[in-house]
Amino acid sequence: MAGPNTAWPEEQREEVLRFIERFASQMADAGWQRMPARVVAALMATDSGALTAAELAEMLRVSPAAVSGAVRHLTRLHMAVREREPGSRRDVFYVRDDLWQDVIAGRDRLLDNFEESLTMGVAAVGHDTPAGRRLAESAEFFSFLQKEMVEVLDRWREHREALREGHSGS
Amino acid sequence: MAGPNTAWPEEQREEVLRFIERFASQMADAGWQRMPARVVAALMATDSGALTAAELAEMLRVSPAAVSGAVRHLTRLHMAVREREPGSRRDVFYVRDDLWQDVIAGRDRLLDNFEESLTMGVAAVGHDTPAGRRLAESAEFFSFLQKEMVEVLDRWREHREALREGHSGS
DNA sequence: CATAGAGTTCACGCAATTGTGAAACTAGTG
DNA sequence: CACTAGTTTCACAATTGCGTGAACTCTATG
Repeated sequence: MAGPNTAWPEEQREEVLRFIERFASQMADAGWQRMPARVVAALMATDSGALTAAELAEMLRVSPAAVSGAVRHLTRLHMAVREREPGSRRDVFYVRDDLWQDVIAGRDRLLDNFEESLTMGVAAVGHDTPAGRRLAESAEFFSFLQKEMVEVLDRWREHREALREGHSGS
Repeated sequence: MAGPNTAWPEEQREEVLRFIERFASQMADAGWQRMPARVVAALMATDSGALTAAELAEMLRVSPAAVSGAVRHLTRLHMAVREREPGSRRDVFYVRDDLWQDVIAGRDRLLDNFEESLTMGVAAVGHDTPAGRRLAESAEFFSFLQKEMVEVLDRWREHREALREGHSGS
């Protein structure tokens, strides 16, 4: 019944809550909905990386209904995973370890849509007009960006592996 | 008095408007406010790259007040430029040619804030805890991403130059 | 210095979002 | 098979955001 962070001293608990709110606000600035952002932040800041709906509700001081909505949203976007341990009645929610990597990759798919629309725009204004050239260059930019991001993420995975080995070796 | 696109046949005009709305909607999905997005799309799809407030209002079928608000927002973010030709009473608004490059670079600054908050989070939960390691890795990810993006944008500028020379040469 | 064109500001109202409480649903447990 | 813990769903209330109309400001022109 006690939340997973109950053992923490009061002061530290508050500090963690401050981090959660602050980080969630920044996610909101970046276009996220408030509650899903808070849930993700809470999960990230929990040792096990997993919490039940009730624990989330208590931690974030919101109703179970709000948690339910946020979690549904997150699982739809594959940003959180629901799991129920057999012989238990409560669901547990995880964040995937490479969450942010996936988010960035997902943003990339958005860029793809941009490129598609821009190409439609080029056809609409005419490809041999100043506007057409401007739109075409923008489309090219997003295309370029997308290809580059794939490689950046590949390099990240390498970099991360190196980091992890470094840590276990020290 | 006639808008800059009045000469276009009705059908093409409609097609351009469809592009504007579609592209603006995608920008909205990416976290933009609706009206600023529509203004940017309209400017991009105009040959001169510039329109007056009145022209924007007519093109987007909104009140001058709405245009004023959107444009103020855009100029605050340095995403549009206001200019008044001497001896004229009307302001003209431009989009910068490397608009999207700047937008992406700006997003990068957001990542910087993320990294900062995450580092605070590490301190809050303790750097030698599972949560601390998770937060630290996320911070490292954003840091990595930011450095990589600088290089990606450099490469884009090179790539763009090559493209432009190719076009003028053909 | 009066007039009129161009844009801005502000108070209002409509619409969309978001969180809540209460009831309903689901699945373990005795 | 009733009971109960845990979660979801739904209607509603509160908040926020966004565009409009009307009044206001600023500046070029006669």
